[in-house]
Amino acid sequence: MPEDDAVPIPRYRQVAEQLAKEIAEGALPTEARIASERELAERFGISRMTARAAINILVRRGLLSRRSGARAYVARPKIRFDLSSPEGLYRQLEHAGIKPGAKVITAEKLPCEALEPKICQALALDDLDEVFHIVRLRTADKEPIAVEDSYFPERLFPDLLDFHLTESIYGILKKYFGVAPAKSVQELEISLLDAEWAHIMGVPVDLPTLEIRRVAFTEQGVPFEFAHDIYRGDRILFTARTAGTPGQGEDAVLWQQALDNLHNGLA
Amino acid sequence: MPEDDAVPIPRYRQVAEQLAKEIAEGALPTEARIASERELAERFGISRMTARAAINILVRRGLLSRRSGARAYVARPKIRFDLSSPEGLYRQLEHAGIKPGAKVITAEKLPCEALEPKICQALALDDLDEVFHIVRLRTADKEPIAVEDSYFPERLFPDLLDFHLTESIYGILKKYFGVAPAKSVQELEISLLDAEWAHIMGVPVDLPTLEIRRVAFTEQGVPFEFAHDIYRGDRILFTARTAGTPGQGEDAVLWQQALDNLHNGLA
DNA sequence: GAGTGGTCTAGACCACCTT
DNA sequence: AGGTGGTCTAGACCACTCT
Repeated sequence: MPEDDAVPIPRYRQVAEQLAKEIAEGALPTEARIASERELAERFGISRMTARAAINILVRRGLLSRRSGARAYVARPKIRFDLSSPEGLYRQLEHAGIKPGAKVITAEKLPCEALEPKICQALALDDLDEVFHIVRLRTADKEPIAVEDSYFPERLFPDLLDFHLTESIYGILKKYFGVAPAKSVQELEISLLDAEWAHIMGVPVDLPTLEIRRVAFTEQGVPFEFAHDIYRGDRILFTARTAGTPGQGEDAVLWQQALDNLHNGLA
Repeated sequence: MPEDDAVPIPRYRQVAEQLAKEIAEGALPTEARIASERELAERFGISRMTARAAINILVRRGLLSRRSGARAYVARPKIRFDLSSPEGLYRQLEHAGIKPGAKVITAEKLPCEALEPKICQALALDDLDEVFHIVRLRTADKEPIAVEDSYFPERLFPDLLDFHLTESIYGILKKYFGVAPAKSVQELEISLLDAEWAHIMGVPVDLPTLEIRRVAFTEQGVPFEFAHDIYRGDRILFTARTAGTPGQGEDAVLWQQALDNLHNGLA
């Protein structure tokens, strides 16, 4: 008797695979609008709910993007972001020929008392110290890709809020205060984009994201940033190295070669 | 006129929030079975499809776990895994008092010709070289948490397949071949668990995962591993440091303190 | 065998985007 | 104004788990 382990593949998954195939083959080029849910339902002889389930898979997987009320379209390739580089997102996007943008959602000065105790502990501050709280929506070629919720000690960076916060904050810290990140400790969590942020970003709720909580230190070991970043997992491909000086020295070539070999190195 | 930005919250999301609240308050303790979809539908006066949507959110978020045919139950807290530690998953679980396990899915020796060219390029091998291909399902306290698809040059590790591959492979490389990871280059991608792996792991398809593709190098800069790992995002909380020697030297205390401050440091 | 989750239908109403 | 996605219903059948 032949082993019948063949699990029947559900229709919504078959349809998703078919659409993924059409995208891979170029029948549906980047940024092309796909058929509406009702059209897909008719084309494949399924109900709209089933067609919708197929699209949802591809949206969460990053192959399609959509906004409420408008048809889904084929997503652009994922953006690369090196987590271990001292260069921030802004400079990395610039170097990749992508136009970085930032919208300041919040920019305020707060006493430590008003904050979660852990934040000030992480920054080695007293209750009487003050911190700058900056929340920014980050974009790449106008597309929202991340939100950053950051805290900086006022003592280290007086008048920080007077600078142009739509550009690289790390650039400001380096240029005007002589501070650059030397070490950092971070927590990475796969989570779902919550309703509030989804609304602000104008993207579907529950999109898979990479959430990073970080404390960054200067060369002297002084903590200068507490950050809570949320990156869209459907739009970004992250890279990282452990040990070895980043992007300089003889390792630079090795690093780039190794990355090239990683990409799509496995099915 | 008052600004009416109040977006009506959908029922399935309200129900998810209610269940999340009951979990947070301890009304539903860890590993407790929750009500069935049909019971929830009746209790909240909604259809089963809507109740199901609520549960799906919590499953993808990692608050609930479930297997087909059985009721969902409250998930245990996420496991911590330090990506930048030279210690592998096995040792880290051990140190955390969690019982590590591994099931060997594949263990074979292949010529480079039979592989994706990028893999052998990454390992600096010729077409005639041979590599060990090892696929393992990793578990923590019997629960499947990851799959690892790894390639090791036969030349560096003769007879590697004769060892107990259900324990730490990095431990074997260190102990019997004197090889330890000094540097690595990796690509991190948020993706969805595909149907085949979901079936092997016995978990729902499309669970959000962290997919890591990595090349690891010895102290001398020799690539000795090409890996493609998939970690369940709903069960693991990742940590990482940039720069600084991991877990030893004066940084060790700083590292641990910083981590403590990160956890739940922000809502 | 009863219960449960996984899939699927053929409708419906609403908010929003596009025109 | 018409099209589109977002939500929701009240059923249904199947494969699987549980006991």
